[in-house]
Amino acid sequence: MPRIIKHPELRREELLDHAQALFLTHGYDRASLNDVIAAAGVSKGAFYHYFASKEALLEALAERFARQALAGVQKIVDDPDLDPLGRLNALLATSRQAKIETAAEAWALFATLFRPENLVLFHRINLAASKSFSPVLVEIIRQGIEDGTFRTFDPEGVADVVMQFGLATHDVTAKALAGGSDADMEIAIDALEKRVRLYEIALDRILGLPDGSIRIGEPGFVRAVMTARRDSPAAASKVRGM
Amino acid sequence: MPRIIKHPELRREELLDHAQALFLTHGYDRASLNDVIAAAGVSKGAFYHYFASKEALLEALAERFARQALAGVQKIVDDPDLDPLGRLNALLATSRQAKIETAAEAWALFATLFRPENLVLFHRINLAASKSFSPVLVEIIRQGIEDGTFRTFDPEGVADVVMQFGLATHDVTAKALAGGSDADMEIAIDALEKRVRLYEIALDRILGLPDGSIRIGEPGFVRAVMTARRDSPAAASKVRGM
DNA sequence: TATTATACCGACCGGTAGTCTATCCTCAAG
DNA sequence: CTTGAGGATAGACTACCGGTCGGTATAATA
Repeated sequence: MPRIIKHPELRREELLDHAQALFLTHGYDRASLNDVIAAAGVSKGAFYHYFASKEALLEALAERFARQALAGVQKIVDDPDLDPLGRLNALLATSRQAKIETAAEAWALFATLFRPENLVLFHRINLAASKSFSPVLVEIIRQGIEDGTFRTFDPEGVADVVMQFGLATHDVTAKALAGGSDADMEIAIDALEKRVRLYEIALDRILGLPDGSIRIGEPGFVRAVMTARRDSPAAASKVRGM
Repeated sequence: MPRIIKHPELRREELLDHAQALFLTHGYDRASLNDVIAAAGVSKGAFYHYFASKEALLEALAERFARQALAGVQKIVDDPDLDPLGRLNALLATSRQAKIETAAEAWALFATLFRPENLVLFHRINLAASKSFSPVLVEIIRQGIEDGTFRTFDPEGVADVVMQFGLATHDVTAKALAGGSDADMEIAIDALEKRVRLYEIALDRILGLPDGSIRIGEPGFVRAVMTARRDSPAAASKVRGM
């Protein structure tokens, strides 16, 4: 019985990887700790050496997600060529920045997260993400208010609303992706496109901008994301990079 | 060992009551089935005679909540003296309609629901409620679009946004209520009041109304609700009537 | 009164998250 | 090169969980 000892950090990361895969496919509740350690080829003792509990594992997973998501966003925030509106748009339309395939995978991830048995997982990630995401948004909005681009008060409130819309867009997209037939898909695409336009206008008006200023995605991007996903359904297994 | 047989309906209702109390205080996951049946003074066999599973119990609980909430709303919808804007306002400001104490209890309920361990419970209730709530909202908005009050498209989308804002208001209030010291409370009240004003303006603009049309609550209602709650902290235990 | 359906009981089951003690491995101090 | 301290790992074990099941008492029906 050889006892392989890897670099501890790697072990921890490996545990997270396998947990992520299992939680995303079967849900946090239904994937047992035994499943996780079996998949990772690790004993109970080893697991509890790295994590205090199953909950703690989930927490760590959420943190990792949030860290990765924030890293992708930071580039936009640091870009000196962008004005506040440009920054906000870039932030909302990350699917435009990234290659469509990558975006599709992110959507697919969200689709699995939104499955009801992943509620807990989704909520944790959401919480962790918004904790690091929100200050960035607030800062951008504050800048915009200062230089007169945005005409509103309460930057935190607006940031909240922006986040809500962002999540709601994910939500409705994910549900469409999760749902079944091609015919349904067509209807869902139309509805979603319409919904996104509404969110754009809503944000325009909340921020005191002329209609058409906020662009979550160019017309047709919903269809592009959707079909890209259908053509490569591997997605969920390799979302690691997000 | 006397075997007391009550009216079956009552037994079921009693089970729901005790489950509600336990779920709200300890959370769905942490309150075990044994706890519930012990509290209700009922055997396992009896429980499984009334409910197929613990999940089913939760489902039933969510349904009961939704039914009660909708009943309160129906009066507003059926009021022939109200125009679409009036109806929407009445809907958003149910805390104005009801007595403050009752409202405070409702808030307190939400406060407990938003506790992370009640995620599942909250989600179910939310789902059940919005399933019956959403069509009502859509209908009101459609009426408003038709008679020219609201200038927007995609009633379903707007309804969605309204629901989001409604829930977000609950959310932020609940968090404030849940949080601790009196000093914190003062800050929270100010922040919340500001947030509510923002939501009002946001809805005004989304619906193409002049600023000030939507009234979630008159100035100071946040403080009223908050203090009313602090003065009678029984709340969570007798939310039954909601 | 006999029969059937409903309401109820509680021992039991497989599986769960988490604990504990013992053992192994690494690496720094001597 | 030896040693020993502490980090890392193993896996049997525990308490408890949701759910099942065979059986019993009560109510409804005939």
